[in-house]
Amino acid sequence: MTNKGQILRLLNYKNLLKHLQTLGFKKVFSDNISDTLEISSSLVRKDFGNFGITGNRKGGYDIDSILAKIDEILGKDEIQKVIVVGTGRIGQALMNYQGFIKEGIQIVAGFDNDFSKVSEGEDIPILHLDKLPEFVKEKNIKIAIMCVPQLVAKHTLDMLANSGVGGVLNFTPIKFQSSNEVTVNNINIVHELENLIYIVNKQKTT
Amino acid sequence: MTNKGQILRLLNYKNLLKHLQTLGFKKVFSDNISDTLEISSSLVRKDFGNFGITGNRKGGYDIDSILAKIDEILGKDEIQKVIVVGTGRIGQALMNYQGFIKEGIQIVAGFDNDFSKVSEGEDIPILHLDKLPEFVKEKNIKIAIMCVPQLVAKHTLDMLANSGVGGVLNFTPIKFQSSNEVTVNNINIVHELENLIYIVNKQKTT
DNA sequence: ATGTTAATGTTAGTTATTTCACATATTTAT
DNA sequence: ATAAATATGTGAAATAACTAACATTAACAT
Ligand SMILES: NC(=O)c1ccc[n+]([C@@H]2O[C@H](COP(=O)([O-])OP(=O)(O)OC[C@H]3O[C@@H](n4cnc5c(N)ncnc54)[C@H](O)[C@@H]3O)[C@@H](O)[C@H]2O)c1
Ligand SMILES: NC(=O)c1ccc[n+]([C@@H]2O[C@H](COP(=O)([O-])OP(=O)(O)OC[C@H]3O[C@@H](n4cnc5c(N)ncnc54)[C@H](O)[C@@H]3O)[C@@H](O)[C@H]2O)c1
Repeated sequence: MTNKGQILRLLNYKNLLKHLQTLGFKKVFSDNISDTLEISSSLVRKDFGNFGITGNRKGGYDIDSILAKIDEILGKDEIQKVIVVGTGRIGQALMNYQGFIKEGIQIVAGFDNDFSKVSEGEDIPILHLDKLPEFVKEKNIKIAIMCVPQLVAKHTLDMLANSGVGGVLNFTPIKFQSSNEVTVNNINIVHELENLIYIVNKQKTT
Repeated sequence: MTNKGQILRLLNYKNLLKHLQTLGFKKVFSDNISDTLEISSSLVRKDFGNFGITGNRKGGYDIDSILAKIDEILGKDEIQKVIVVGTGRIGQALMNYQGFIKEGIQIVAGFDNDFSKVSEGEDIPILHLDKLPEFVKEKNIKIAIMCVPQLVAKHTLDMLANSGVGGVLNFTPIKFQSSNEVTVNNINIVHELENLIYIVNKQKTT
């Protein structure tokens, strides 16, 4: 019933609705949403139906209650604690990104094997890798963002899984499969670019 | 015939095959590939068929020729010049990333509206935003990576499109639709994380 | 030479995802 | 009250994506 891209779609609904909310709108129709997101209005209604979001046969949907419901579905009642493993260029960019906290995601620490990167006193401390397993267990961390060099990616993933992390957002170019212990979502920026380049070049020749 | 995720799958094949190549393998069977990527072997064969990659009824596929063919499909004969717009945390991480060039992607310049970020002398210069349109036209830039604050994202995208850029990889949280002039691929890291969190939390309760 | 085996290439079938279409409910107008 | 209008909610239909199955072909063994 609930399918692969549906949560990502729900997040898009959320963004749009929050925007409409700031513009002062109180209610919304399925085809307002579908128009801007370029999907069909029936898909919007079906998604809403699947998640128990309900509207009024004429008056459309109440924005406040959709948003409340989406947050409920996503489990936004508690702040999600996340760690960053590998505090190089991209790891640090993510650690310092201000966009997470307003979505209820808190980066609580970074980890690196390079002692020169360690700085325990900071707002968001960078700790040595050795302290990771204990930290994860003690603070009950479930989610990690992995930004280590690809050579150590497999080893790092195993370590995270063994420490009790249940989900890893993987920025290394190696595509990992999810296992029973750990769900891996891969972001391959190079591939995204190559894909884009392909589309653009293709259009040129058509 | 050619469907949405197919190019991304082709890139995954490429990565795997290059790996096998370094291990000394000369040929490969469709189910070697399908096993590690957790898809069916018939999908591999179908993809190959669609792209004119052909094997031998017994001996499988020749790795070198698949790789050559994939590069041909992707148009890897010439280096792709790419610019980065918005050279903040994530923009600079991308600008300095060493992983692009070996895939034939060259970051040729960054652009920012903050004069204190401008540094024209560097290996990869950071130029002021004002110079972007001219630069894009002169150097025939087709692809841009957009890492500006979300407030200026729409304006920046319009400017890129007007300057002649045909494809934008968008890191801002605003989801843009592609138009006739410009193809936009959106990477929303927050959404990827939220999606992962949802999956992990869901599993816990099941 | 002939049979056996092992892989591709391709068609048919299955599953997943999205859209269509319309009955149903609710508001608004008369 | 009744009718008209309008948007939801939902089963059926369509489309897209993937997999199973197998006929075909090439290599190898006997
Ligand atoms: N920078 C980018 O724009 C970019 C883009 C796409 C993918 N990536 C991928 O992200 C990863 C990180 O890239 P980067 O550019 O930030 O590299 P980087 O070299 O700047 O950072 C890597 C960090 O990992 C640390 N590290 C090394 N071994 C470690 C270990 N065993 N455990 C923990 N930390 C360890 C290093 O000390 C360093 O701080 C790479 O796999 C890269 O391919 C980066
Ligand atoms: N940092 C991350 O980890 C991260 C993660 C996900 C998404 N993003 C998104 O990426 C974008 C950039 O994030 P960041 O953390 O690098 O922010 P940042 O503030 O570090 O960098 C933004 C840069 O854009 C420049 N800029 C401002 N206006 C500009 C304009 N009109 N034209 C060109 N440049 C301009 C600024 O001078 C600055 O250098 C944001 O939209 C953010 O939401 C960032």
